[in-house]
Amino acid sequence: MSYQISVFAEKCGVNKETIRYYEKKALLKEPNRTDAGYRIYSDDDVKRVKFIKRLQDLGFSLSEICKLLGVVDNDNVRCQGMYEFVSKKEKEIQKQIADLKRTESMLQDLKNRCPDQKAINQCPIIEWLVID
Amino acid sequence: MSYQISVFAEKCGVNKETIRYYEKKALLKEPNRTDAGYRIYSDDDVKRVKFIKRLQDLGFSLSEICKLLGVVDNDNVRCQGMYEFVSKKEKEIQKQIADLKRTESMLQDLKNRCPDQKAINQCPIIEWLVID
DNA sequence: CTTGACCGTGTACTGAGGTACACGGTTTAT
DNA sequence: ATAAACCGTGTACCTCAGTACACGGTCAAG
Repeated sequence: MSYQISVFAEKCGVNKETIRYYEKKALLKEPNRTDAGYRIYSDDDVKRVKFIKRLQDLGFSLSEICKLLGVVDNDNVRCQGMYEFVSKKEKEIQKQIADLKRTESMLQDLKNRCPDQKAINQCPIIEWLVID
Repeated sequence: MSYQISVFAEKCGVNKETIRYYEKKALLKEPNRTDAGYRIYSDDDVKRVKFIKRLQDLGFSLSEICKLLGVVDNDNVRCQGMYEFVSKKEKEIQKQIADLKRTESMLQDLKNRCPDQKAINQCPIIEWLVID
């Protein structure tokens, strides 16, 4: 029910330095301490770190997550805020996909220009890339 | 036909510090100098920088571009090398697209869970993210 | 009572792709 | 002749998300 930093970090699936880093970045609140100054964590703290990790996997940066946690912690905002947060990120992801697709088709186009084994100094890919 | 670094950088559309950076990273060869030690560049050098920038836009890192330029400069390799380089990057881009699509559908899924304006402490998105 | 495994703080380092100074020499226009 | 506008080198700094040390205190086992 109550853990020191090493066990806690392991339960969260992260390095213990990462825990301290999150604390410094205000993603985790200052934990209670033992008399010797050792940090103590609870199962709720585990949930919080896992929450952070999930959002990271979904493409949110730590500073975005920090803002979001501010909303969640204040508890005085409607679900709407969360919904908008997710929608905004969804749009960003869609833009990234569109950009990558454009890149992909340019690369395909380059490949099509180079069907055989010409000498490198006549390589049509290079010629195309060099044109202003 | 022959430029000092400021004009050259402007013609290339980059910062002049970037030019010096590329030189240090061996993407640009050491340029000729004036008696006072000022770097002098030609239109061919402009082409080279634009070549680099194109490849960057296509998702190549500077170290990949550096390798590629080694091939191009040596001039003793067949076009095949270039073709493989492009193919490899194409696969990487395709993987990135697939990853982003997965993320996108997770975000969509989250949005679907939160159709109305519940209080934040009951927000189904947050509840879902917190579950282990 | 000492050894090893913890914990604390603070600082430096990673990599990618640059940007920004500081300090000093050169060139050009007035 | 002097000030503005260049150029040179070298070093430090930036973001992001951590990781790695170094140095020292604490705690439990043998």
